[in-house]
Amino acid sequence: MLGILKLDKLRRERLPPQSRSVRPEATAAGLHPMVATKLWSNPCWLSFRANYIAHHFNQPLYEWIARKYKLSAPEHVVLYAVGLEEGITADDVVASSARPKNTLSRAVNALVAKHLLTRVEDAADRRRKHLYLTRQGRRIVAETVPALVEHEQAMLASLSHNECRTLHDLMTKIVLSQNAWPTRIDEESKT
Amino acid sequence: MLGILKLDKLRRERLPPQSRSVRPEATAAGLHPMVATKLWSNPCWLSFRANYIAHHFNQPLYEWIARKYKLSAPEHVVLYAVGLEEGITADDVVASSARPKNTLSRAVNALVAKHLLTRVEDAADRRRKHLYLTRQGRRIVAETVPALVEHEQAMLASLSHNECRTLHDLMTKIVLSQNAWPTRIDEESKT
DNA sequence: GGTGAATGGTTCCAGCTGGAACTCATCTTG
DNA sequence: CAAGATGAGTTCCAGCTGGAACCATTCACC
Repeated sequence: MLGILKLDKLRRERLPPQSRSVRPEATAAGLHPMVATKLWSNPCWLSFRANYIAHHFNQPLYEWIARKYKLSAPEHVVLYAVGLEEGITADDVVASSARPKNTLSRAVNALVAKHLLTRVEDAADRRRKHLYLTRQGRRIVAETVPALVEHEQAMLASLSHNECRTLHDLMTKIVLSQNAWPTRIDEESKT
Repeated sequence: MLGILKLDKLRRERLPPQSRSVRPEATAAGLHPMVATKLWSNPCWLSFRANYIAHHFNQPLYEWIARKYKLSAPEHVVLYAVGLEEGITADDVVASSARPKNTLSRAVNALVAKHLLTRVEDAADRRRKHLYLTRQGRRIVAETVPALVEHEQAMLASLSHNECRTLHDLMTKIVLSQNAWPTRIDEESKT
């Protein structure tokens, strides 16, 4: 329970958790009680929501990609990224995704072996290898992206167009403020 | 590139990707170009943002938890959940988190072995085991939660209080609409 | 223009992960 | 109240993951 947390302090911060009582929306939506708790009695409201939304997007997607295209999650990450911008390097994928570079290195190699990607050494810097889709790779991207968009739109169905724009802009603002975040949690809670 | 996507169709949907040109905010923030691409030339704007924010919250957190408390990520998930609501069962954690039940089962066992959690069999239904923090478990929760809150607040620092409330409410709305989402991607893109 | 730091990418390997199958308990239904 | 269905939790194991060390190349700078 929240007794252990200093609620008085939390209350002064951006958006403190509210009362424990379960909201009408919750029971109406047939929500699991623990999800309700994590929504409304959770001092980390943002991270729960971000993780929850991300997970419920990723989970069906990766299951589908694995079943239909025999691609692992990191393989799909790379393919999607190259689909967005051909000629990027593995490092670009690392910087913009949630996977460590060795995992993505393996994924690139697997995609090259499957003839979905080609790798072209940079003339000026022979360490870098630019990635391009093959015809087959392009076909898979063209086939999968609409399904992903559709899935995402389904998750957004309860929001109006204006609400979407607002949400989009606020989340963008957070991502853009990234270099102001601490990249490591140390003993900052020693106040 | 986006040539493969039907942009005309996307344009009619909630919040289409905009022009490829890199925005002033981007270069100002020292943003990695690929992150800019995924922000502004990506038909899946929500999932990218949710994943990105979730990852940049989780990554430092789990590194810290592992380093300082020798707890794995799933172990922390369970501990945090029981900290929010004592007496829940493993199933409650499964429903509200992004991990499969065998992983969480192992985590519960590990926490019991470390004397951070106790397990009490439900009298009415002997399949269910209620979870409670031990004194040590409670100490770790009390110690870690403020650091997590602080980390999350740092990620929110660029937003005003009102913007936080708006973001909070919009993300809540998405989570609440969950039972309307498809839980599986099939051949829905066969239109 | 040589030497040390930094960078892109790969390899190693111990350990974790997660789908599937299993156990035991409870509910449902005739 | 027996039999099948469902549900909570566990176990099995093949395969993936990711931290760390590594290699090759390029950059910094004196």
